Amino acid sequence: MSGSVRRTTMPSIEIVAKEAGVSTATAGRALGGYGSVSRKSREAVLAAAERLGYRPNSLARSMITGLTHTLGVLVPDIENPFFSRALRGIADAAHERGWEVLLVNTDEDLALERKALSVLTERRVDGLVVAPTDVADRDALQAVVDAGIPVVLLDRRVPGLEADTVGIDNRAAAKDATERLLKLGHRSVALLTGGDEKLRPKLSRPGLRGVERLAATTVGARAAGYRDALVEAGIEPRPELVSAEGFRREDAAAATRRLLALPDPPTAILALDSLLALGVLQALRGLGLRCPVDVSLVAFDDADWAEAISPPLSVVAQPIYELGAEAGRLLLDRVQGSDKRFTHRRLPTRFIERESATSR
DNA sequence: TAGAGCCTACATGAACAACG
DNA sequence: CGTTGTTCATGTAGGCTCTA
Repeated sequence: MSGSVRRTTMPSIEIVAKEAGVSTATAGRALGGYGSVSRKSREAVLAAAERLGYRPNSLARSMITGLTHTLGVLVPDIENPFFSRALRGIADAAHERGWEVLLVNTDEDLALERKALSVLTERRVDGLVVAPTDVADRDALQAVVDAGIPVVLLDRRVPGLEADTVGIDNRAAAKDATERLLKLGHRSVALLTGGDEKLRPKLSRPGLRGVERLAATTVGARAAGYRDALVEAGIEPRPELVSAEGFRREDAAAATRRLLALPDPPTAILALDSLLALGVLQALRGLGLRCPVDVSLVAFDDADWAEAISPPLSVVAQPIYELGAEAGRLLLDRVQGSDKRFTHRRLPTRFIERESATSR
């Protein structure tokens, strides 16, 4: 005896075949719907499977097909409404085509992201949707791609990586939002970015090269669009009006207080996500200032509450669900053998004018 | 007796051969 | 030609055998 023990009492194809009086191959064909099987055999197999409560063993199936029918999804923070909505799109696209989704949070932590990549690779996911933590860190993602696992980048781009990407035209969207504030008569517009302290000096550097380099990241691209609008309007960008003090709401509140304490404070603020916008509103209330009478505010992302607050928030709305769904579909195309050229899919944004920005 | 290396179970799908 | 059966490969863990 081998000493090996059956791990479950679940009937295998072999048992079903025996019960139906056919070979395992015929049972496999009947259950799997491939090859040719006589009606009589198929009915006998299906009846036997029904009687025995047969369920296919996906572990064994993966062993031979090399597919786990699982997609890995790596996002910085599932509590961020952007990513939870996008995940919904990814999962729906996956389910539609018979795939499951395995989710890992990276907490914007490069070490966690690398760990997650190796875990998901060991789990033999068929493909990965990734919102990478650091777009400059290509190695770990490239290793996954080199191992033959297709990757689709969501929201962020990693220069040089062989992967499809899905996102919006961040630069154009930020430029449009800034232009709207300028058109309302604002000359002193602040940009609340959340991240990357390196932004400020780059924005103030003359010439385009600094900005072009910036545009690789989401935040950088939006900052570049903000700058484009100012420059086209003949306004000199003021580095002290660009905040890069962190992504949390308290960070945004602190940044707002700093901005409004400047000798020549901004009359309008562009916040790069909805959480930052909350921080702005919190700070304004603390300072006894009103929006939009004292300070106009426009934010990226049409959060659930954006329309419900007073004043309702004017926003740059991203098609977040559709971004996720498109990422999922692109990835499954790759998993199922598409070798088309890598695409950078840009979905359109929509400016929703409400009441948080007025003329001055 | 330790360690290396070979063998087998596991469930399924596919290549191939054979049958009527 | 449609249908069926045989055999093998798949990746890994754990057990067995052989060797030093």
